Amino acid sequence: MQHEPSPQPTSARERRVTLADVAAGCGLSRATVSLVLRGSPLVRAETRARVQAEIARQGYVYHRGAASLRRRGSNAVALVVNDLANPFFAEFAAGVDAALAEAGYVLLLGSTGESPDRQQAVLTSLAEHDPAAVILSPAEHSDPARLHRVLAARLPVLVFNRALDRADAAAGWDFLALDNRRGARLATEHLLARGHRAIAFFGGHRDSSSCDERRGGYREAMAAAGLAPDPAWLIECAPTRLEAARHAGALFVRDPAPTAAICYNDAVALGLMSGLSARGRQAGRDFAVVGFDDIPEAAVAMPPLSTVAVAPRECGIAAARLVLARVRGDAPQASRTLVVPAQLRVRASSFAVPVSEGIPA
Amino acid sequence: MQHEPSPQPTSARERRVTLADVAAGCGLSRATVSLVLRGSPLVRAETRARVQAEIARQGYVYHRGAASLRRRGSNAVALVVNDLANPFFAEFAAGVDAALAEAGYVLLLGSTGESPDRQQAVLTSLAEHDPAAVILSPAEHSDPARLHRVLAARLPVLVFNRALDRADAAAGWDFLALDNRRGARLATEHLLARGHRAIAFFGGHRDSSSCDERRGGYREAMAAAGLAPDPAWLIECAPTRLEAARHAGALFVRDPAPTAAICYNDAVALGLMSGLSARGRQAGRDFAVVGFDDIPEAAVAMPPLSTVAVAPRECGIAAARLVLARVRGDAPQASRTLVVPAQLRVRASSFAVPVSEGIPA
DNA sequence: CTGAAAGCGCTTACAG
DNA sequence: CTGAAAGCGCTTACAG
Repeated sequence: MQHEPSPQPTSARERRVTLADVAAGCGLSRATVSLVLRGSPLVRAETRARVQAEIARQGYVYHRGAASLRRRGSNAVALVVNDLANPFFAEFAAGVDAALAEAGYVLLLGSTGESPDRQQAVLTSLAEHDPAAVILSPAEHSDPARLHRVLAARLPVLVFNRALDRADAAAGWDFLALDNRRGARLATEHLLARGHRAIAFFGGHRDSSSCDERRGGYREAMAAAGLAPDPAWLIECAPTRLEAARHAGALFVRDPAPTAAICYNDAVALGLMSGLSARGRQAGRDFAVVGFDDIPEAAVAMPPLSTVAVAPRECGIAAARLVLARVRGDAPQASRTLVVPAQLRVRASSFAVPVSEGIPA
Repeated sequence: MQHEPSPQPTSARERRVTLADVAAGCGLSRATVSLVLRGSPLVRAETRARVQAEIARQGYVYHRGAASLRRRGSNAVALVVNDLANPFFAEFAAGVDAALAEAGYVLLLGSTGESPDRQQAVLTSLAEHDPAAVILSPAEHSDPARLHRVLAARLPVLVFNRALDRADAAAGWDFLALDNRRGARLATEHLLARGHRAIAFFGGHRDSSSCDERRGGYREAMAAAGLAPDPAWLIECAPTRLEAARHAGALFVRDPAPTAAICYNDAVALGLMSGLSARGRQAGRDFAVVGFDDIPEAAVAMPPLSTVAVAPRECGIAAARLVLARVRGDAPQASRTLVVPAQLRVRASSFAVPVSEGIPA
C-alpha cells in the first residue's frame, strides 16, 4: 500500500499550457474550447478554426488525466502477458496495440514472468491507472479469487490463452481461447492420412489446461480412426527443447514403437528432432513430427517443422475489439468465450511414411 | 485535434470508493489517509494500520490519475518502437518493462511501423497521458522538428537505436546507441585472426546510419591490419534474406574473390548462406560468414551463424534506468550518449579457412 | 501527529 | 452557439 515513487515535484518548471490559456487566447470560455477539443457539433466552424489555431500557436497538449478524472473513465487498456520476449506474446501484443491505436485507445503494458505474485503487483499498479479494460493472459496457477480482489467488478476483463483454474470464478469475464483441441486433432488427422497408426503425444505437463486440451484433440482423432493409443505413447516432459531432447528415448522403449509424434509445442518438437538424430533417426525421414505454435524457427529448422498455427497477431486484434465493445457497452450482456481457430502448416518434418504400416492415403 | 473515443460515461455504475470513504470509515481526515497511502513517516503506526485495514475492507483502489493531476507528474513512461513483433524490440521492451516495474513505474506502449506519420499520432496520443518520460526508437526518416512539436521541452526523452537525422535537433535528448562500429570491428578482427585477408562487407544500404557505422568498424579493422578493401567488396543490397540471396553472386565477379564476408545483419547473412549454397559453396566450409544482431534463428541455422550480439533486453533496462534518473532529476544536466557494447558470438559459419591465403592464426 | 481549505485541468449540466 | 459554476479524487501547505 505504499505509493512511493514520487514524480519529480515540479521545481522551477514553467507552467503548463492549459485549456484556460487557449480560451483566454481567443477570448472564449473554457467550456467552448472543451467542446472544440472533443469535436462537438455545437461549435460553429469559424470558432472551431480559431480555437485550433490558438492550440497550435500555444503548443497546448490535452491533459487526458484531467479529462478522465472528470468523466470517470480513461482511454487506456491494460494488457498483462507472461513474457513479452516470447514471440507469441509479442505478436499478440502487437495486434492488441494496433487495434487499440486504431480506436484511439492507448496500451498500458505489464508482464508477470509466470509469477502469480508479480501478476498481482502488476495488476494492482495498472488498476491504479484506471484502465477502461484489462486483457490478461494469466500466469500459471493464478488464483482467481486474488485476481478478483484487485480487478474491480465493474472493469471489463478478457482472459486470454489460459483458462483460470475454476471456471466459475471467472464468471463475467470474457475468454479468448486457442483452439487447442481442434489444432491437435488436425495434426493427428494429418499423420493418420499419411499412413501413421502408432502416433505418440509427446511433451508438456498433463495438468496444464493447454496440454490437456491438445491431448484431447489427439485422442479424438485417434478414436475417430478406430485407434486406441497405447498409454506408453503419452509422454510427459517439461515444454522445453532440452527436456524434449532428453526424453526422446522414451518413444522407443516398447516394441511396436510409434512412427510419429504430435508434440505439445514447437520447442518440444525441435528438441525431439535433435533427440532423434542423436539416436540415428531423422525427423521427416524415419519419424514424423508435428509441433504446435508455428514459432519463427519452425520454418527454418532442418527439416522444416510441420506445426499448428494460431495467428497470435489476429488474436490480439480480436481481443482488443472484444474488450472495446464491452467498454462501449455494445457487447451482449453475458460474458463470451471466443475460440481462435488453429491451422495446420504442413512442412517436411511430417512427410515420413511409416515402414511397417500401409500405404498413405 | 479530435478527442473522440468517449469512455463509457458511467451509466448506472456504482460510485467509486474514494479516499474520503476510507477516511470516513476510520474517522480520520482525507489528508491523513493520503499520508498513509504515500508512506509518510508523519503518521504513527497504529493509525497507519487502521487505515490499511479500512482500505482492504472497502476495496479501495488508489486513483493515480487524480494524484498525478494534483502533483503534476505521472508515474508512466512511454515507449515507442517500430514493431513489437520484431524480436529485437520485443526483448528491448521486456527490459524496459522490467526496470520500470521494479521502480514502481508503468509502461505506456506504442508502435509506429516505421511510419513517421503514425509515429506522430502515437506520440501525440501518448503525450496526452502526461508520461514522466519518453523512450523512442525513431521511425526511419523521422523529422526531428515534428518530434519536438509533440514532445514538450520539459519532457525527458531518450532516443534509442537510431540517430536522428540532424544530431543538433536532438539537443537535450539522451541517446542510447548500439556500438555498431565496435561490433563490426570485432567481427572483422575475428575473420582476420582466422587468416582471411579478402573480406567483403555485404548488404545494407550505405545511407542508413547503422550500415555506415558498421562499415566504419570494418574499415578500421582492415586498415589496422594494413589492408585496403577492394571497393568491389562493398556490396549494397536491401537488408532482407531474399535480396541477400540474390546478390550472393556479386561476391565472385572479380578474380581474387573474397573468402569471407561481414554481413550487415543476420537476415542478410542467412540469405547469403542460401545464395552461396545455390552456387555450390557452403558457408563455414568454403566461405566464412558473420552476421549482426544474433536473432534467435542464428543459433539454429545450418551451419550456426557467427554474429554480433547486442543484448536488447539489457539495452531496455539501461534505457529505463537512464530515463528514470532524469525523471528524478539525479542525472547530470547535459544530455548523454550511452553506447551499448556489442559482443561477438563465434559459431560454425565463420570456421572456413581461406584457400589461397596462409594458415589461420 | 491531524484537520480545513485550496487547487491540479478538465467536463457537464444549466442558463441564456 | 456560449458562459458561470460545481465537481472528478487526490495532495499540499498551513495551522494547530
